[in-house]
Amino acid sequence: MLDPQLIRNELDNVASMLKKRGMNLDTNTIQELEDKRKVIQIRTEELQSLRNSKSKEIGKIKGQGGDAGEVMKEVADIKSELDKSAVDLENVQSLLTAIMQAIPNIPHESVPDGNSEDDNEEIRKWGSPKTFDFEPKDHVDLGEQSGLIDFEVATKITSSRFVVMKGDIARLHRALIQLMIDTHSSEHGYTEVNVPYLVNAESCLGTGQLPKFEEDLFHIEKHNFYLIPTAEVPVTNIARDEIIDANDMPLKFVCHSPCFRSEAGSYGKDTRGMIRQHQFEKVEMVQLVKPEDSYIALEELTGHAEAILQKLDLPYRVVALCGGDLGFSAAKTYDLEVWLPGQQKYREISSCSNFEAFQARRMKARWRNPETNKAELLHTLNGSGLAVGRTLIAVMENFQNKDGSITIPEVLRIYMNNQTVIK
RNA sequence: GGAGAGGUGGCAGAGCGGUUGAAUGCACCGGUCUUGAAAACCGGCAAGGGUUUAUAGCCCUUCGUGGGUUCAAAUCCCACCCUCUCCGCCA
Repeated sequence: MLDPQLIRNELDNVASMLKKRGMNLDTNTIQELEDKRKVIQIRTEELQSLRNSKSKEIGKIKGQGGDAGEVMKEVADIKSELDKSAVDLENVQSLLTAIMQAIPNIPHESVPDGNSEDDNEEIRKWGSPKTFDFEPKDHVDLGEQSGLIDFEVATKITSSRFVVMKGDIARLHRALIQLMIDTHSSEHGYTEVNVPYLVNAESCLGTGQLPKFEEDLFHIEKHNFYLIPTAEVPVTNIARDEIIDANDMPLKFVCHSPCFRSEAGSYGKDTRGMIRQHQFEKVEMVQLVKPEDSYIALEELTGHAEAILQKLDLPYRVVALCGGDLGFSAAKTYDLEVWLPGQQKYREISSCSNFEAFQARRMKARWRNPETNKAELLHTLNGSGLAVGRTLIAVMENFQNKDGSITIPEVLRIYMNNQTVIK
């Protein structure tokens, strides 16, 4: 959520900054509601104040053994007007909140202009697409050949967009998780956490999945819990309603978790293979930092994700998302795109974002600023480090051999009993 | 799932219908003392919102959450959530 004060005081300015996203803010409606709110709120609070002082008077009179009948009558009149005014206020305010919660974050000034992913700006490239002296297969064909990836049985067990991995592929998948967590915790200073995969509605509200994106989530109605679409939700919410000591900042967490996404609106997109699943695993990095540090932190965090790709010797590029492609809560996002020989394309494998105070405001995640000695909103960031399923695909496709076997990257071998190849 | 106890400011912990937004302690900030520090002493210190040029004043709201009773609720009633103890079940 944006700062309501900012929206109130600089409505036109906010609207023009949101244009970068291709969003047209309905400033007239907001201004109208806002004007209404002001009048009603002032009146309501006046009445409350009056009621309070009169009630105190009654207390005083009664304490002295007097007759408070007349004052009590006055209060009764105040009350009936107050009740009506309070209802009006609540109506206007709930309308305003609904609008405010649906307003996305303001893009950082460095975010490139543009409407779609075609307008994203390539920042840098690492490595170059591998050349093969044979026609490279995609991971589906490779998995089918070895029999170690089974989509059909997963469809039987649950439905489409699920997968069963077996044997060395399942193990390779697990090895990737180990590599990522170990690297981030021992080399990049993150604290490993293990968190709930079911969260309540407040947590989803905190990170911005609710109220706007309910249809993307799996919901357990009986308990009103949501399956996490990313570890970002439970991990970032560690700081919800907390005031973090300045000495403990920045807080850096790394977390492996399954992610559940209903992929509503993505039907027909990436239906082949493991690119887009209802359930996948991800290693997520989350940082809670002082506001002044958040853009340096974004660069670092992106570098931490890149380090994994470099260790795996996977060619990739970094793109800065343009305004139109930016996620709802993010002020700035770098996507890491890995080269997939099977598709002859760079595909997203990580997304690293600075949310500034957007999530923190919703979560009341604050820190004690020693300079002001006040609790102030902190900044939140997160990034995939990396999406495990997609990394598995990338390894399979980039390290495939002519016979369909897969060479295991050096760094993973210690997690695989020094095995060198998967047949 | 059953029985009991409880949820109050950054933390601990009083208050159990009316000058209580909340005693007290700790933490924190400022000061005195000190070569400096500690100790001691003095003072300050909740959050959110509205109004406003204002981080000044004034006002409103908040004692788990939501409802109710009352002129008045942290205090009484109801529902829900959570925590703790005991019992049951269980990886």
